[in-house]
Amino acid sequence: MDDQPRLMHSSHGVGMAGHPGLAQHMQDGTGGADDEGRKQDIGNILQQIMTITDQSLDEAQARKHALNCHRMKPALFNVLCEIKEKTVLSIRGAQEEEPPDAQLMRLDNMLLAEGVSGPEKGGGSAAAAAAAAAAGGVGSDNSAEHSDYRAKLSQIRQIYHTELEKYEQACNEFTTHVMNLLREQSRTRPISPKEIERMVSIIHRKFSSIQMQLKQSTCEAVMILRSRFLDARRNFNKQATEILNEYFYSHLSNPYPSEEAKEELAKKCSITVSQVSNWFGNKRIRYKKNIGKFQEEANMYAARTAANATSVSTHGSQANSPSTPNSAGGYSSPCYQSDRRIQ
DNA sequence: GGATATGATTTCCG
DNA sequence: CGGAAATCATATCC
Repeated sequence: MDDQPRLMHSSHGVGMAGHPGLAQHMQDGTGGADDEGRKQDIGNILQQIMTITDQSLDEAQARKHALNCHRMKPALFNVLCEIKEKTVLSIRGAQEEEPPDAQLMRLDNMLLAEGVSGPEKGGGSAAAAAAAAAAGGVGSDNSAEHSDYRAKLSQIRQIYHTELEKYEQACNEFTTHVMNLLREQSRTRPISPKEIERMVSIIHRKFSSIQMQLKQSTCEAVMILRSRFLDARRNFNKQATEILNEYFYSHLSNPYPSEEAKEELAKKCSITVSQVSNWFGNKRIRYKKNIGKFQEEANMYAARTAANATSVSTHGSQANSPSTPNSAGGYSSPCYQSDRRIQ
C-alpha cells in the first residue's frame, strides 16, 4: 500500500534526465535487494510511458529516423518479415486461390447477353438483336412494343455502369490509400511487399463481392423487365387480341375454329395453337357467363367486320355474318343465346 | 388491399 | 381427345 507513493517518488527523482533505465540499473549495481531494483525498473518503464506523450513530435521523428538508419535495420526487418510470414500467412495462405466463381460468371454472361454490359448500344446492340429474335419478328408493332423495353433497358444499363464505375473508383482510391499507409508503416513495422499485395487482393475481393450484388440486382431488374415486355407471359399484344376477337365475334354463332383456323390465327397473332385454344375456351365460357358485359365489345367488332365486309365486297359473306339483319343499330342480346351452340 | 381482367391449368364429361 | 367449367396465378386499377 505504502509502496506506491514511494515508488512514484523515487522514480520521479531518477527519471528526470534523459533515459535512465538500463544504464542506471546496471551502474547502480543493486545496492540492496533484488526486488528493490525491479521496482525501480518498473518505475522507469512506467515513467517512460507516462512521458511518451510529452515528447515533441520532432523528437519522435528523430528517433524514428535514427531507427530507420540503423545499419542493422534492413536485416532485422527481413527477419521479422520472415517470422511473421511463417506464423501468420501460412495459416490462411491455403485458401488463397479462389475459383472464378460460377455465380459471378453466370451473372456476367447474362448481363452480356442482355446487352447491359458489353458494347454500348450502337444501332445493333445485343439487346436489340435479342429482343427482335425473341419476338419472332412478325408483328408490325414490334418496334413500338419494344421501344419502351429498350428505353427501360438502357436506363438500367446506365445506372449499372455509373454504379460500377463508382465502385471501381472507390476501390482504386481505397487501395492506393491502404497501400500508401502500409508502405509508410513498413518503415517501422515488418510489412513485406508480399503482404501488401495480399492486402490489395483482399480489398479487391471485397469490392468485387459488392459488385456482385450490383450485378445481381441488375439481373433481377432485367428479368422483371423481360417478363413484363418480352416473355409474352402476360397479355397478348393488342393486335393479337384484336384478331382473336374479330374471329370470335364474326363466328359468334359457332365460335369453334377448326384446327386449320387455329393454326392460322396462331400464326397471325404470333402465339401458339394451344394459346389460341385457351383463348377461345376462356372467351366462350366468359362470354356465355354474362353476355351483357360483352355487349359493347360485340357491337364494336360486329360493326367493324360489317364495315369491312361492305367496303370489300357488298354481299357474299353476309350469310354467316353475325350481325345478320339489323346490323349496327339494335344489336341486343346476340344470337348466341337463341343459338345456344354452347353447352 | 380488394375488385377485376386475363392467360393458364386442372377437372370432369361425352 | 376436345371442350365446359372451375380454379389458379398474376397484372392492373381504384
